[in-house]
Amino acid sequence: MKQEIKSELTRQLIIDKAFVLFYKNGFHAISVDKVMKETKLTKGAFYHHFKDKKELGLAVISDRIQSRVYDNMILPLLEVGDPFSILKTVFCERIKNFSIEEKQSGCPINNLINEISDSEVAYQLALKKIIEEWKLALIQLLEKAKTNNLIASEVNTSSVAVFLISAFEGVRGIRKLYNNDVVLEDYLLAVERYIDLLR
Amino acid sequence: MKQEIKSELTRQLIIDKAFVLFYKNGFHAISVDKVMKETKLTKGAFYHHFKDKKELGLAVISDRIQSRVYDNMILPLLEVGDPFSILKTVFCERIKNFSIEEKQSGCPINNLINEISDSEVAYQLALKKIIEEWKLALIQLLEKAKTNNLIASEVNTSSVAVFLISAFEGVRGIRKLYNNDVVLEDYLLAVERYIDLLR
DNA sequence: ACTAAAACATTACAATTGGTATGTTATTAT
DNA sequence: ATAATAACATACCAATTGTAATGTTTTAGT
Repeated sequence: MKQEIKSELTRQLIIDKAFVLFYKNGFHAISVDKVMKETKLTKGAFYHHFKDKKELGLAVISDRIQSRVYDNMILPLLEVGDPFSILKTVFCERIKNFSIEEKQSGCPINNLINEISDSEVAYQLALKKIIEEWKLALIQLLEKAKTNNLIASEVNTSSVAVFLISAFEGVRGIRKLYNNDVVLEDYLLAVERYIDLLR
Repeated sequence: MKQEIKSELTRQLIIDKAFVLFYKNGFHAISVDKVMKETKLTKGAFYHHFKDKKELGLAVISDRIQSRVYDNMILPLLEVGDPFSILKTVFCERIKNFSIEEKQSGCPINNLINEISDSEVAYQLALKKIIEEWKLALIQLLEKAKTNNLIASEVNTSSVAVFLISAFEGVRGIRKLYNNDVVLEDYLLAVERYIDLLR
C-alpha cells in the first residue's frame, strides 16, 4: 500500500518534469536522460515505470495536458450563467491571466500538435480526444444559448466552436514570436467583438 | 559563372529536400544525414554549403516558407478588387484547394513556430518577419476598405488581421488530428460569416 | 597546360540518443 | 525471519547525432 503510493509519486514526478521540459523545449528536443536528470533519479527508474519514451509522451498528454485543458477551458463552460460572459472568461480572461512563461512557451497542446508528425497516430488520437471534448462542451453551451433565444438560430454552433478554438490556439502560437503582448491584445479585441456579434 | 550556377543549384536542392522533410516530420526529427540521403549527396557537400544545421533551418524559412506565404497569402491581398472576396480567396479558397499533404502536415510556419523553443531567437525573428509582412498586407487591405466606406470605421484593422491569421493557423494545426475535413468546413463557415460581418 | 580554388566525397569522432542487462536496496506478504 | 517482488541504481550497448579534418575531383582563370 505504501509502496504503491511511492511508486505513483515518482511516476508523477517523472511526468511532471517531462511536461515542463517538453512544454518549454519541444518533445523531440528533450531526451529521457534530460528528464531523469531533472528528477534526480536514474534511467533505471524511468524504464521501470515506463515502457519507452512514447509511453511517457502519452502519459504527459493524458495526465497533465488533458487536465489543464479541462480545468481551464472546459469546466468554466459547464457552469450556469450568461453564455457570453462565460465565453469571454474562457477565451479572454484566461489569456489576460497568463504567466510570462505561458505566453512565451505557447500552448502545450498546440506545440505538440504541430511538432508531432502525421505518422505518429497514438499522439494524434490522444490530442484529438482533448480537442473533441473541448469542442463538445462549447457546442453544448452554444446550443443551450440557442434554446434560450440568446443567439440566432441560424448560427452553426459547431462552426463557432471550431473557430474559437482555432483562433485561440493560433494566437498562442503567434505570440511566441514576440516579446510583447500587442498581438494578444489585438486578438482579445477581435474575439470579444466576435462573441458579442453572436447575439 | 557555370560553377556559380551549379553551386546554387545544389544549395537549392538541399533546401528543397530539407523543407519537405522538415515540413512532414518536424525540424528536430530530421537529421542532416537524412536530408543528404534524400539529395543523394554527402555530408561533405552539406558542410560546404552550410555552416551548420541552424543555417539550413533559417535558409528553409527565408527561401521556401517565406515565398510560400508571400505567393499564397500576401500577393492576392495586394490585387485590386472587392476586399471581401479577396479575403475569402485567401482565407477560404486557399484552404479548399489544399492537397491531402497540406491538410495532413499542417502549416509549415505554424509547425516551426510551435516546435521551436522560446530560446531559439534566430528562428523566431525569421518567422516573425513573415507574420509581420502578412499582417501588414492585411491591415493595408482593410484600411483601404475603410477609406472606401466598405467596412465600419470603428473596426480595428490590426485586430481583425491578427484574428484572421490566428484562426487560419489554428485550424491548420487542429486539422492534423483528423483524417477528414469536417473541422476545415466548420472553420470555413465561420470565417466566411466573420468576413461578411465586417461590412 | 597549369594552378588555384571550388565542389564535393570519405573518414573519423566525441557526444548523445533510446533502450537493455544486471545489479542492489527497500518493501511486502507469508 | 524469510522469500519474493517492487523500486530503483549502475553499467553497458549499438545507433544516430552534429561537426571537423582530410581527402579527391571538377571547374575557372591565367
